[in-house]
Formats: sequence, C-alpha cells, structure tokens
Amino acid sequence: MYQATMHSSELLKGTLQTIVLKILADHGKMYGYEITQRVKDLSDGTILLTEGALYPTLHKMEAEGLLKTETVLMGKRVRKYYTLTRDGKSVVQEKVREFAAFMKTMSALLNLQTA
Amino acid sequence: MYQATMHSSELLKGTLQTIVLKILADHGKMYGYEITQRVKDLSDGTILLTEGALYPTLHKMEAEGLLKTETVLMGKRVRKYYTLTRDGKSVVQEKVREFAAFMKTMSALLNLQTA
DNA sequence: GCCTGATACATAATACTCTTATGCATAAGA
DNA sequence: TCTTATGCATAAGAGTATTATGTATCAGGC
Repeated sequence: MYQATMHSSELLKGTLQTIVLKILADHGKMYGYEITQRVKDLSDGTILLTEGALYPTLHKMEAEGLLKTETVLMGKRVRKYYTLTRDGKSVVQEKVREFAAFMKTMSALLNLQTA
Repeated sequence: MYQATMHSSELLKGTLQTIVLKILADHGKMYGYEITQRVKDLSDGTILLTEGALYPTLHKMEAEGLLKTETVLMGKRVRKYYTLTRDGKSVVQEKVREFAAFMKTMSALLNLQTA
C-alpha cells in the first residue's frame, strides 16, 4: 500500500467530497488512483488521500447519483472511471460555494487577512 | 437549551479547538457561554457551538495544560472562566498558522482566487 | 405568582467520517 | 526476483461532533 497520511489531519474532515467532486469537475473522467495523485500534486504533497477514505466516498456518491462509472480493462488491470452526473455538477457548485463561505467566516473568526 | 446547529456542519470538524483558542487569545479571560455567543457574533450567526462539543473540548484542553480555569460565583450562578496558559499561547499560533496553510492548499485545489 | 426564554454548567448515547490495517492482483524497474 | 508502483476493495477502530438529557438561576411578560 502506498503512503497515506497528511499534515493537518483533522481539518480535512468534511472536505473530501468537495475535493473529489471539484477535481472531477475540472478534469472530467478520472479513476480513483488518478484522483489521489492529482490531489497530491495540486496540494504539493500535503494532502494524501487514503484509499480507505476515497473508495467508500466514491461508492457513496455513486449511490447518491452524483457520479456515474465506467469500468475499463487496461491489459489485465481493471480501472473504474468516474464522471459527474448532472446532479453531481450542481452539487459541486454548491459545495465549493459553501466552502468559500466557510473560509470567509473562519478568516473573520481567526482574524486572518487572506479573505 | 439554546439552539444548536450550523450551516456547513461537517466543515467545522477539527476547527473547534482552533476557534476557541484563538477567541481566548484575542479576548482574554472568558467563560463557556460567552465563547458560544462571541463565535455566533463573529460568524454572523452561521456558527453555533453546541454545548456537547464545547464543554468536553474545554475540559480536554484544560487537562492538556492549554487552558487554566477560575471559578467565580455570580450571585448564585457559577461561572468558569478560561484563560490561555503559556503552552496554550504557543499552540494557538501553531494552529492558526496550520489553518492558514490549509486554506491556501484548499484554495489551490478548489481553484478559488481568495488566497 | 407563573411561565417562558436566556443564562450556565455538565454528561451520555449516537452518528458520522476518516485512519489504520488488511486483502487481492498486475506491471515495471532494479 | 524482489521491491515499488498501480489499482481496486472492505473491515475494525478511533476521534469528533450532534442530539438528547439533566440541573439550576435569572429576567421579563402577563
């Protein structure tokens, strides 16, 4: 298994879905492992999604109709590609907006000048 | 009991300690109920700390030596004032710095222009 | 005088989400 | 051939917050 921890561990709680959905919105069709790598890159190695967190979340969002899948055989290896459904696309927007609002609120609370 | 929910519920996970410590750092001696009200004000009513979350956290941080307490009788009512210890003061700084870094990373991931 | 809502503390049961651990299997490189 | 990377998946456990409950004082309206 590949390495799987992160710096500010608990802060990530509740952001996993938002991250995954947004990555899919920006990049289109992707498979699980690819998502972990992209998140790792975009976060300069600070966010390393664990498989135990990612796969159940993907399954859950698929069950909720936010994602649809397509299984492809690469040689003898299985890849499961995920794409946003129409519902998924509107949920991403909500989630990102919600997170932006959250950041703004936190900036006020913590007296940060960022926002 | 007073009202106790919040908009973007799960995002708050992991930020409670940071919020409480920072509020105490900025305002000095405060008691539990006062903290909930201040957070409510500073967040424009979007963050309503629940007692079931706040008090255990305060107790935990006291046990960890980040906070010290002083119990005062107001008439016949008990108030428990919390103040940062020296350890608490350095931990706040770390936590706030950590959160700022987290926001920056998330901004990159979510393609936000805030940071 | 009584009731409601705000003030003020506290803890227990429950739910949720993620971490850690484990399992299986193929492919590439040293 | 052995380790690392790729690629999926699930289960046990930990951690943190929500919801519910309990106790009690105080102020204001009727």
